Amino acid sequence: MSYIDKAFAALADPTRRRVMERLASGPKAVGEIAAGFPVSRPAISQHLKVLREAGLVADRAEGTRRVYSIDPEGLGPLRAWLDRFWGVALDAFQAEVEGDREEDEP
Amino acid sequence: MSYIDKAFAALADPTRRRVMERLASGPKAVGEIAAGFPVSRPAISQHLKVLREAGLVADRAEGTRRVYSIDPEGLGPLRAWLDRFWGVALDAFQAEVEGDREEDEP
DNA sequence: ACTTACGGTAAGCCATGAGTTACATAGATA
DNA sequence: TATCTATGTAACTCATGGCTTACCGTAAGT
Repeated sequence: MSYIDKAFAALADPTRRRVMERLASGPKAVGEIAAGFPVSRPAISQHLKVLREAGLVADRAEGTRRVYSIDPEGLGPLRAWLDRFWGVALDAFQAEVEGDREEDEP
Repeated sequence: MSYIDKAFAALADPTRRRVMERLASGPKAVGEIAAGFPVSRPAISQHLKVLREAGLVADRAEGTRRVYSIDPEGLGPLRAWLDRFWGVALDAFQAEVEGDREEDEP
């Protein structure tokens, strides 16, 4: 399973995306993250594990607490994958808007 | 279920991402897309339905064939969501690097 | 009109995954 | 040491989703 696979699978879950958004305002411990979520703390722990293995967050020990933060490196491949389409899709869109000419592509 | 939800859920499946990549080279009919995939044609039909409802592809009738193409508009929200983190995450990363500089000993 | 090509839909099977509770482990504190 | 706090893990349940086969509708060709 590639990094792209893991990253997309990780972000497919709405709760995990909310965790990411919560971490966007700065590193936080598990308890802080779990507070305000409608699910249990163990559930958040499991979500954080998925995000970590996808390279989207990093964690460090701080006493008995575990502080998680967004890992900028993990977002790169995602953006790259999307950007691969960006150009192509816009080109196709542009070509379509300008009117269908002969498809002279070799 | 928001567009972001649908878009991420749609792209979470590897087969659907491969469909997107295949469409990146230009619009194609269902049969053309299904050819070369290890799954059945109905499966591809179902995947295309998910992608369409997520706004990631558009379809038009062409005789008895149904031609699908990438919908550039659908990719926007995804990129926007990722970009929301881009700045914040890089800032956090920067701050962390500068803050840890004195206590970090390789 | 009959037939063929193309593709969407229904029903069922099975694997995966998100959630729960209960328990285990490590560091801080009295 | 005893214990409290903070978090990870195990075992289980239940819903979801991807795949298959079978079938149906529609457009084109004869």
